[in-house]
Amino acid sequence: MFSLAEENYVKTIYHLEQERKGQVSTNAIADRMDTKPSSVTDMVQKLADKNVLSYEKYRGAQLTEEGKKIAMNVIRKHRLWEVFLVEKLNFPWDEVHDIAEQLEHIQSDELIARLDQFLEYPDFDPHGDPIPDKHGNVKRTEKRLLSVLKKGMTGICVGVKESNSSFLQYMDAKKIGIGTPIQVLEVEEFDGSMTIQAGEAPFFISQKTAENIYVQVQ
Amino acid sequence: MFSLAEENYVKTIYHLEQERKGQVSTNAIADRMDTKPSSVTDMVQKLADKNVLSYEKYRGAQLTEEGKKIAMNVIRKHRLWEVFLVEKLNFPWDEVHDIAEQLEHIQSDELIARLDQFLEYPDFDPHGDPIPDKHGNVKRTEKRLLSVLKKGMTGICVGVKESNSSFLQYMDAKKIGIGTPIQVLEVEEFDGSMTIQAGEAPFFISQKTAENIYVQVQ
DNA sequence: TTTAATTTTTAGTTTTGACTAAAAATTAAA
DNA sequence: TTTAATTTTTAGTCAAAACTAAAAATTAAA
Repeated sequence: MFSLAEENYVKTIYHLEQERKGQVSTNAIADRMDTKPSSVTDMVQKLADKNVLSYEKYRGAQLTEEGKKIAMNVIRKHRLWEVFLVEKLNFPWDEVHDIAEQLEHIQSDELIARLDQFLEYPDFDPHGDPIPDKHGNVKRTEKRLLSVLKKGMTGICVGVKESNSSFLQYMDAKKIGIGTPIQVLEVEEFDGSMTIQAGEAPFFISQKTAENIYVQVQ
Repeated sequence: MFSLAEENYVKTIYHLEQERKGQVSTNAIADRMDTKPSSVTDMVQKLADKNVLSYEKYRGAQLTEEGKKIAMNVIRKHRLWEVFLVEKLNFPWDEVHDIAEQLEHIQSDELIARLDQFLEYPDFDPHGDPIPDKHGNVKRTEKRLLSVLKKGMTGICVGVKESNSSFLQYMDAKKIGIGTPIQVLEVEEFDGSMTIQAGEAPFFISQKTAENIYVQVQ
């Protein structure tokens, strides 16, 4: 139905709309996609003709309901594949993006339905971002940084912020992964470090570490 | 490295070389790919420039060693994905081809290495075709039809010939899948029907059924 | 508010991979 | 072996999606 290039534009525009609310400028799209503004103008005009977005010259673009549906579907596929790569193929969290970027364009509703079932209907991807269901709805329980939790609170790990490999190795060593419950036992006021329980024995983490872990609180 | 279109040409030419031995004609390629002979000429000339195949005007094309490597790699990916779709996502055998046709073009050696491991290094795809290893070598234990086995012989089911859904349902009901050992207990001379053991109790199958099941004999 | 800087669009090319129509080469038939 | 039929290639177009360079519109600065 839509070409690979078209899907990528729609996805990018969706993400940009979420960040800066409202219309998205040609230059912003070009920057994000590593392409030239003139190429963006062409494509945006084409997508407007297809009623995927509304577009006013010099004013930027905005997805229609139809466009949002397409974007959500691509994002759903991307995040489901990321879960597959991490949970089933044991990829490190930071190596899955480029591969998911390719896999998200595979066309088969049946495939995605079965993949979703195989992965046991995950709500979040390995970076803690919510996975839209097939109607485009997301579980809007917002993730927050572990560092903002108060003493005594418990959160479920839903992802990480920056995923460099040494940090992921640390997470592995501490047996913290997606779905791991983390309880804050103690918080040091002066440096924001904390003692947490995740697994058997409690241990100590720096504020820097706590600021890199996303949790979801019930 | 190579475009989707180029990979598809190389794959098709490889398959045609296996069927009719030797040079492959422009028309044969066009027929198989549902495209025009003139388009094939263009592409074949381009691939010859890239040393993927040798080509002589009016004489047809033939893959170089380099070209064969590319073909084997695409075929390896196609068949591994087919195993994934059937074994892990429970797709019926006859519905996986079109999806694998898309998945075979995903570029990531790491992905394929991990997928191979996840699937426990399968030697055959769900149709009984051998899966090349990463160096392009295949297990050349040729598959044969169950119907050619003599009384007392045992084979491992490696695939089916025609895969229509009612037949696959029959296979499922009888608990015969890839890897299932099948022993021939009795063969009726006059109609080629046989009694086989596959699972617990022995049962009876017609010649037509036996001619649709591929087995591999040790 | 007029000028300068920035952003965006238009016009014209390029590349990839397809197409049609016509020409050339090969193979088959008389 | 000459003609007819078939196959293959060439030449010229087309659409998608990118590009460059130049023009037009918008925004910011003097």
